Amino acid sequence: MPSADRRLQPRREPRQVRAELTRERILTAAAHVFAEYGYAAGTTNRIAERARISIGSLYQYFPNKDAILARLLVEHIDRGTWTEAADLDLAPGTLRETVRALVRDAIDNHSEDPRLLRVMVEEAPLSAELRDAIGRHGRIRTAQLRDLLTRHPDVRVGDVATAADLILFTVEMNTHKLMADPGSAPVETFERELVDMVTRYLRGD
Amino acid sequence: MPSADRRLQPRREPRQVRAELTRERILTAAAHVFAEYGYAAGTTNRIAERARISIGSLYQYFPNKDAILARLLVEHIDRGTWTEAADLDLAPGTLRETVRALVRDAIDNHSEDPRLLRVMVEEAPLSAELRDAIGRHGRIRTAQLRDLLTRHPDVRVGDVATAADLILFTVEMNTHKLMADPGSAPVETFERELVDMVTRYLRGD
DNA sequence: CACTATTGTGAGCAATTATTCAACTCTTTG
DNA sequence: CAAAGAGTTGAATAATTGCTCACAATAGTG
Repeated sequence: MPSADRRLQPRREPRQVRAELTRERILTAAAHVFAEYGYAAGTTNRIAERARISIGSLYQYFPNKDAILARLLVEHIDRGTWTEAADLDLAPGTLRETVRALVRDAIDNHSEDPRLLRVMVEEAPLSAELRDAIGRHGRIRTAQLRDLLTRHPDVRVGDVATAADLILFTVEMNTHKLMADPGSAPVETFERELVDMVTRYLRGD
Repeated sequence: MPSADRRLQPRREPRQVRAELTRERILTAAAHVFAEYGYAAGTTNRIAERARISIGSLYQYFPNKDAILARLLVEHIDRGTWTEAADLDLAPGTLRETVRALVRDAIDNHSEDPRLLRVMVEEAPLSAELRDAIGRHGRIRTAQLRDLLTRHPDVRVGDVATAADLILFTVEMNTHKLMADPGSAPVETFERELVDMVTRYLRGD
């Protein structure tokens, strides 16, 4: 039952353009502030200040702090970013290219603002509702990949389900790290090695 | 220059046994509280309460909240946990076993209290000093592995340095996830697939 | 223009939290 | 055993923060 969490619903729906504008200013500011300070230190007053609106206005459109980050997360998911790893090739001899597409996709999706994504993934106070949405999304992705691994003729792994989980998580996390850590390998090298690792794993002995 | 951070030094050094005992009670309680509530919600009062000492005593031995988590982290590192991946085999045909040892080590080191480790890794406010210590430790580990990869006859990868980084991070992160997430694969399956992935990667085509 | 609905304001309340300190009890020592 | 030192206490303080509300400003409407 999708009984929308009251704690995350806005208290006022925008009717005029300037209201919608204010709402967007808040979200933009929040994205910057959360990315810069993290969730706990990203205070509502700081967000309002950065959005150049008063704290009161902020609470017109978001009932509480959690709802702001929740909204950012939902928009991120809805935007399709974080998924989009479909349209994958099944022809023999194309495994490496398929894997490369997967890795590229991850890199692209994270280049936007990795710090914000980190906050969303690791610090967000997830309501049951939100947790479900994310979980559902993840399950769709792994299901897609599991399907691909099952069908692809070049794939030879012990446990397909575990492999799908392992690969998605590994690609995601390593991409995170690549974005956050400047002192590591250049993107091309990183991509090549990661693709190698996954491809060789899938091909089996 | 190791100009020890004043903000992390205790204000009183224990001289009697009961004092040392109190200090330990604080750390034990803090470990539990941080693991259960996270860093922000793991308040000093809660720690004192759990340790069954007064809040004043807590501040006798730790100048501030940060210092408590910092101390826990240092002890964790000093304990050798988090490293210990040495003593690895160089004989041909032993690559899989070597990798398995690496993975087992990671699993063992994280089975203690994964939630606390998560807090330490992801929420700890790292002083410059602490950040250095961790960085140094990481560099030692990657150097060890890089050395191994270079010497081992069965290893065939493009960029050994990147490979070492990639492997350590991947093993670490996947182990984290395994501990945190109950709804995933059983340990044996997970271990087998992870070992497969790394081994096949290193063996090359 | 006048009236209403919508939007914006920001001082301040209430709750939480890290931290202090003066007074106390317990241990050691001469 | 008495004085000094070590250790403990917890109410009080100061700072921060999420959030409210009474009011002001702006936009839509006849």
